[in-house]
Amino acid sequence: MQSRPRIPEATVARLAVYLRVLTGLADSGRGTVSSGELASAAGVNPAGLRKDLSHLGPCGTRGVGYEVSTLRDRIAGVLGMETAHACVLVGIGNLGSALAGYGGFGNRGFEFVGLFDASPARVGQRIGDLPVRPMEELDEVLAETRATIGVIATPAEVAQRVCDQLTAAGVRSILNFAPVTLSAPAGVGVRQVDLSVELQVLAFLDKQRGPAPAALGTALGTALAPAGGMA
Amino acid sequence: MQSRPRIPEATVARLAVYLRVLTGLADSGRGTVSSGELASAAGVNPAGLRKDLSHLGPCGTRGVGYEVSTLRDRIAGVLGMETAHACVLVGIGNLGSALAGYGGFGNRGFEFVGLFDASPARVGQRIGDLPVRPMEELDEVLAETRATIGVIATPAEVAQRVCDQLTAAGVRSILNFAPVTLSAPAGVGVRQVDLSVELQVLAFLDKQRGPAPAALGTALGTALAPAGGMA
DNA sequence: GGATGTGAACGCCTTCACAGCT
DNA sequence: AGCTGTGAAGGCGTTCACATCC
Repeated sequence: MQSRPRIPEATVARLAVYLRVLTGLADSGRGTVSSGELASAAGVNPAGLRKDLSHLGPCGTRGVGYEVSTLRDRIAGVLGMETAHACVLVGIGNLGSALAGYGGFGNRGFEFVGLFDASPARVGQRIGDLPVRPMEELDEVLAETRATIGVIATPAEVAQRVCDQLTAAGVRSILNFAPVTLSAPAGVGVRQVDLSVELQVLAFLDKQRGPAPAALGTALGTALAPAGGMA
Repeated sequence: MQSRPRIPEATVARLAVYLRVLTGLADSGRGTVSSGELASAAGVNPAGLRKDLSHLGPCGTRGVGYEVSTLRDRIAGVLGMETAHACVLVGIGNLGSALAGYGGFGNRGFEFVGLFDASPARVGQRIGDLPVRPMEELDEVLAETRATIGVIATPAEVAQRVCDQLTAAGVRSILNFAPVTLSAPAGVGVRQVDLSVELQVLAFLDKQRGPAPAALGTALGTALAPAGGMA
């Protein structure tokens, strides 16, 4: 059972969350956890958590719970974290800089091995210990480092072109922050994070939840930026 | 039944994507689109798209397609975009700065009315036309502006405290970028964007897809999911 | 006694196929 | 003829309840 009967994608996403919680628990010196406690910390249903973990084969002790460090290692192994993943990041604007400087990746086995930008003004800057390189060097770096993951943080207009370039050079997984739907060859995984979509879903759910407590919207009145215009 | 029998959350997220595509189409002067074309641009199944739109009541013309600007307005209305949403942003580090400067929000009816950070070094800086304010002014600004959405881009350690403060001041929707699971009172919507989780899901799917080829040549002979692909 | 692991029921969402309008 | 709108079928994931084991 624990070979590869395929783990549901929704479960994989939650496993990553459990891993984060377990890491924190382990750092606190905690020895064991129950499904109830772990589920509460991860914000999910206890039965669902056990179901998720069942995809990894038995990994708890009945009547006791889960051993924190063992479970952590087990999940880390399933998620493929024992080997580091080399990533390249294209588009070093505000968001790209944030991603490049975000410490949360390194802790989880992801390492940026190349930062790229089309703007000469940004090329040559250093972020952390990496220089920003021109787009012309992308193929070369990909060939050298065998990076398998590409992160796109460019303006929407060039995202598809960057995607094409990445996939042509052998990148098999892409995380896209540009607000466009990318088309990639079969066999290439694409994941989209669209910040505006998140906000719109949030706003809709709020609207649906209740007819709003009091009259608002009047407070805004004047200031509504016409169209920001960051490319 | 176009009243409000509740629209599935998955549909809402896709509506936001359709809206983005339609806006682009309208700017190109396009008059009408078929479900097939729109679905292709949004990366979804045509039948699914029509099903999504059916939640809004009839909004196309049989034999012809959808009128671009009409459909855009219809979706915008359902998503609650006719009234602007005031947001506050807490945590003006790299990511927070990126969010504050991101033009994609203003275009979609979201406006930041306050930026906050606990670090004195950041307070007083300006991003766009807003100053970074100290945390002490959060309650005051929330009371004045009646902002309903809070965005958290702080370190994980303080995210829950910020969440408590936001909800106590009446914020009903929270978008959280900190890698922690927030607990909020019932009636408050929380959406989580965890960049590390996204990367881990991506890496897992890649690992599951194939044992990784040696170089960039794709293994033609080996198992590729048959997946009858007529669309 | 207590908590895990899991089969089964339930509900949601996607997909298909076709009826219906233009 | 073309494309939308939708009932029905199918697949997937979540939830529940309980058998199982420490």
